[in-house]
Amino acid sequence: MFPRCGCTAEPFLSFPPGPDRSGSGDSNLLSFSQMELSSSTQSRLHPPLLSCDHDCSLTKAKRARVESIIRGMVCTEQRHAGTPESAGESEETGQHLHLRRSFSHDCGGEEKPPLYGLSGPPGGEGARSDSRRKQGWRKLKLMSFFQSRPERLQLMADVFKSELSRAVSRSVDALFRSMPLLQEGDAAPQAEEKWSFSCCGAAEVQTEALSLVVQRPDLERSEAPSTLLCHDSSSEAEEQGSGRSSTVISLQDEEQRRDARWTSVKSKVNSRSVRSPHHQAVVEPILLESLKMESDGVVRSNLYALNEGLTANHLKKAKLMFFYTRYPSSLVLRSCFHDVQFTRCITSQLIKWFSNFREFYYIQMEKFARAALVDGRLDVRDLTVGRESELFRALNMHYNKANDFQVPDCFLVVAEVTLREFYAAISLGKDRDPSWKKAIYKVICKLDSDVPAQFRIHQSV
DNA sequence: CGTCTCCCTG
DNA sequence: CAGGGAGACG
Repeated sequence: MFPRCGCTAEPFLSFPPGPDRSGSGDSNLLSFSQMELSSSTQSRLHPPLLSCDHDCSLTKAKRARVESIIRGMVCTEQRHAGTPESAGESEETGQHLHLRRSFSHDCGGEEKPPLYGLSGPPGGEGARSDSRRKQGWRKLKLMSFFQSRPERLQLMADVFKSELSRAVSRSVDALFRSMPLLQEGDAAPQAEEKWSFSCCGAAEVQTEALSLVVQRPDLERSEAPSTLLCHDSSSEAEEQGSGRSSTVISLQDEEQRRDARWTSVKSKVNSRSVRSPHHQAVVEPILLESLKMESDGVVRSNLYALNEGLTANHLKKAKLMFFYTRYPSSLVLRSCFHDVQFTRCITSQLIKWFSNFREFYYIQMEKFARAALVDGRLDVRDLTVGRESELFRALNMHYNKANDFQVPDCFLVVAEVTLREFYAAISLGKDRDPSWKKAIYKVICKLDSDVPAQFRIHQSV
């Protein structure tokens, strides 16, 4: 059972920590630069790289060749996708990114063992290096195939993509099978997360559960600590300086790259047209890292995954968060949704969600305030918002449709304050001023509570 | 100029 | 809920 809100004892006027929200403009969001991790933090959180496999030096040159070919191909792809007349441009680039990601893991990653590549999970150590060599040559053939027949690229991209997702789901299955404690689990958090699993399809549950389960504990505090190995001498890496290798690109760099891609599509907020329908319908976990770590003689496999897009469950969670915070800061959003890759696109979408939530909220408030005025209620003290009130039912229906969440009392208090503010303003005729609601918004934005820890909990193994 | 919010629309 | 315009802000 999800615990009740603990904020009734504490007056709702307690302001959440963070930026000053009482300013006139009320730009509640922190700039991204404020959230950058320090490089020292990053290096602390980066897991140690593995030492070379025995065949590493032998295959290194080979892999370098493969990679240069791949990069050549990717450039070719980008030129194709970049032409204005190319139909379905955004979808293509998305798939190219996918391809590039899997390739860079499979072939480009130097010391890292390959991600479960196109031919499924690896067997033993020896078998793995052997199959890796074979994969390398298979890809060489594929590359030349692409270069001779670029028109088949799309087809092959589809094939690769489906292979990749099959491999992903196989490894996820294996992960679940290999961790019996996930089923037994910790009873309390599972129950707390009940609402987040109650209304979704099996596939979604699996990927969401994965993100809840497999993230390493130290990821919790860092939010974006994973590294992608990549041959890239971009200026971004150099800018970071402070002893960072130019071949190690942090997740933030990758984030910036995607952001650049996204902004180039010229969209203020997340646009459905930017992402393919496939992206919308299916949760695509991004495999950031797959490596074997040896500790106490036990070799264990670690697999990190983040969701690339927001899901129906994220929406549901956001709605429940609205009971606590109407104006969540970017930091709060990050702390509550760190199973998703935070790009500007994602951030904008979350912000837009809360904007929509507020819109509905204020519309209801105005509606009920006017209704109360028409009813002839003259004293604001007659205006209350209880759990049985019509107003509460309307709000609850919107933000907590399944009614499986205990709405905190602090929300009732805020709702009551809002209703009275609207009532007072309207009865004083302030609504003749086109911006009369702004004063109310300013009051309400100070009534945000802290989001309970349950929303930030990130189950990990 | 980019970002954010509000507002309107579908 | 998302898209997009208008306006405010730093």
